[in-house]
Amino acid sequence: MAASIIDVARRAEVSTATVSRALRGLPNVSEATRERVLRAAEELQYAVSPHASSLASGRTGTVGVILPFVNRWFYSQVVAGIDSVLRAHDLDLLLYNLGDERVHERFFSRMPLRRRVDALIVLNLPLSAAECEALVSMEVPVAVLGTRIPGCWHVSIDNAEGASTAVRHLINLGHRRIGMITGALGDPRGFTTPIVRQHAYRTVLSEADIPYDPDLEAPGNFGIDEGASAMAKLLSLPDPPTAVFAESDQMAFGALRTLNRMGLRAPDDVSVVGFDNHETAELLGLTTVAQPVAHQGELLARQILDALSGACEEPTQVVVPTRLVVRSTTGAASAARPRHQHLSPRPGPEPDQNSRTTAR
Amino acid sequence: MAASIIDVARRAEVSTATVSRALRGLPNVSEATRERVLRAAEELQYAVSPHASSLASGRTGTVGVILPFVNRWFYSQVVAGIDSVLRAHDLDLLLYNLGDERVHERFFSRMPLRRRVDALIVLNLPLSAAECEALVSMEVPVAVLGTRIPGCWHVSIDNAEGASTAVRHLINLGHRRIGMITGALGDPRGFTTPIVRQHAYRTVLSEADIPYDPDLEAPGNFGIDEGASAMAKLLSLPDPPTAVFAESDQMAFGALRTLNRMGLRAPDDVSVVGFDNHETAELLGLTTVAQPVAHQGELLARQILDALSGACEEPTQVVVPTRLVVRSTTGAASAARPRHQHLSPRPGPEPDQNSRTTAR
DNA sequence: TCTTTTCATGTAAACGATTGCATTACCCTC
DNA sequence: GAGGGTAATGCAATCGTTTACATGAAAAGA
Repeated sequence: MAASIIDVARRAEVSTATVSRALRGLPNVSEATRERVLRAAEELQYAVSPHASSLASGRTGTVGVILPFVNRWFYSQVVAGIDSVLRAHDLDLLLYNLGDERVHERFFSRMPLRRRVDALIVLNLPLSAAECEALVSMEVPVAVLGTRIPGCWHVSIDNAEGASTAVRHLINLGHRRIGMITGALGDPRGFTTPIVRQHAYRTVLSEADIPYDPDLEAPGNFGIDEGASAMAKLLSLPDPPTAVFAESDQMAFGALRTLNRMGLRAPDDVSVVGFDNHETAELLGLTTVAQPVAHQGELLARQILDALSGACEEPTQVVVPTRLVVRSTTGAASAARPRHQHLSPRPGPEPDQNSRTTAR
Repeated sequence: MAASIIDVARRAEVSTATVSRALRGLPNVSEATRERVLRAAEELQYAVSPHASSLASGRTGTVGVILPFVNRWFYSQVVAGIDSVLRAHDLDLLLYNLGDERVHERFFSRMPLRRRVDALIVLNLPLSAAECEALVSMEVPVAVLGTRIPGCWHVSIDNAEGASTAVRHLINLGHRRIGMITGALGDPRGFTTPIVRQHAYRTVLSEADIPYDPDLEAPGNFGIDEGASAMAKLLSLPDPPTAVFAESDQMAFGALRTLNRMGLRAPDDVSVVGFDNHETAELLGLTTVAQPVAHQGELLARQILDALSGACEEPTQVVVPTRLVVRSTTGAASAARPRHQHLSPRPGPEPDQNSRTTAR
């Protein structure tokens, strides 16, 4: 069996209390004793039992991360950012994927993280008011990405700004018929990002005196395939858009796929702008609104550290900037030709470098 | 303060032992008592303290996952697969990213997961013999992906078979000058996947009487950018390859990017085949060797469940099949024209349809 | 009717740390 | 030299469960 603190105490000829103090580097231990303890621990290959330690101290050394997906690019980047900071401070990372509806419900009915984590990080989860309250009632610091929960720490980008920039970019290129592929679900339950972006889209259009047309908003649910369908829907309109703003790169990828499959091209036939600056956006030449993804994870973790160390009393809110990255899927509206001309292959040199690898 | 088992016991007018049994659904509790306990627990919003529970029982209800990256597509997919199975059995997932060299060393010198997890899952980590032994000495079941550790459970694909298929595909298309972008590091420390694939590549070539040329092997370290550089290196050879096998899709993406930047095309100038079937492989039309990624995660988790439940005594080894997915980045060698002709744009329709999926 | 089982429950000893408080020894200072 | 402060250490309670064992009552068997 593994050695316990008692074994170490015996071997170093001190009490367990002293061992505990020596090992954790607390003051009021003489140098000689500390060394004796360290040596004994080393010789016995002693490792503290985290459970006993947590039980006695009330601290768990663990931070819970709850999120809707672990396998999507965005989330894995954020988790990587969180991990790098937490690990540097010897905090463990307990991952909780609430993507499945049943898992989500169970989570909030049983609160399995209660007393199990020192802090909580919530990534982009649609939560009801009751659920938010449940989180807060855990009495640990909570840092939230993308949503707003009263009393919690916050990191986010300026979604309105980012979306506006994207749409303005299209308008500046001369587009007037601009579609949006939204990520909204039926029941957003407080996950306001899609709402904010959609609102910005509408606002910018109206500021440019472009009439609002609900048909130009197609829901895509943040997935590639859904983005593809949304684009198909937009293209089937009697008067299809000449430019499309997809509020995630993944959906934009789907949109590009649809274009390719229909023998159309970006930006010749339709301009496409995404959101995120996904790692393959560059590959595809996608114009997009870049946000620093892993960095946001780091910031969340830092907030947690501040809260845990007491360095900072009141929860703070950090807003990180976005920036437009113009690549080759957006172009001047004048370049767009009437759609029917494009259904046959076109000869002639092509305008553009990147982005053409795309298989059709 | 949160209610403890004592509070519940008092309220239900039974002993804490009975509460414990009732709550965990153990036998030898009368129906009436169980209900009384359940009600009391409910009324007090009682939740067991996982630490106290682990300390007393020795079980932690947690599975550790150690891996070299959390933010790469492959790993996040595998983690998602693991998570889905573990979660269904109420096991928690403790994530340990050992990508950083210092973190890796610390991990093996302090063994922070000792007594902290009931089982361990190891993803594609390069480990020294001593490190493998350290894992085994934790005395918990260990399931390994992509490496071999004596005494552990294993899930893997048939790398030799997969790589051979890819290279044979190119040979069948008439290619004789075939490069490989390898993922090998200087010190693989037991992470044999790249070695096996490289060996298969060489073997297939020699079986086809194609002379071996070390210049045609360029290291890419599994990243997009490194894949791009590797391709650049291959193209700069006096006698560049007409086809390239990249042992990951990410590196293949990089390779395609280099081609584009140089004004070249797949498959007209160079055929490219990848490995993984990354989600954007379809988007880019990349021919690739598909492996079921999330599924391997599920299998690992299942093995752990088997080991934990005692359902299966001896560690098993599961090999999952790969399959070649032919898309539009590979084509007949005859189609490849001498390189210098391609630096000017070419007209004409393109040859290919959509992702024909071919079972090998 | 008198054992013998079986079932439901209680008692109390782990599990392995942390930590408030008490104790000791030593050094200052007036 | 007595009182007082300080640094190092030990004692023992505590954290919240689980579980081996003991107990008693009811059911079953002889």
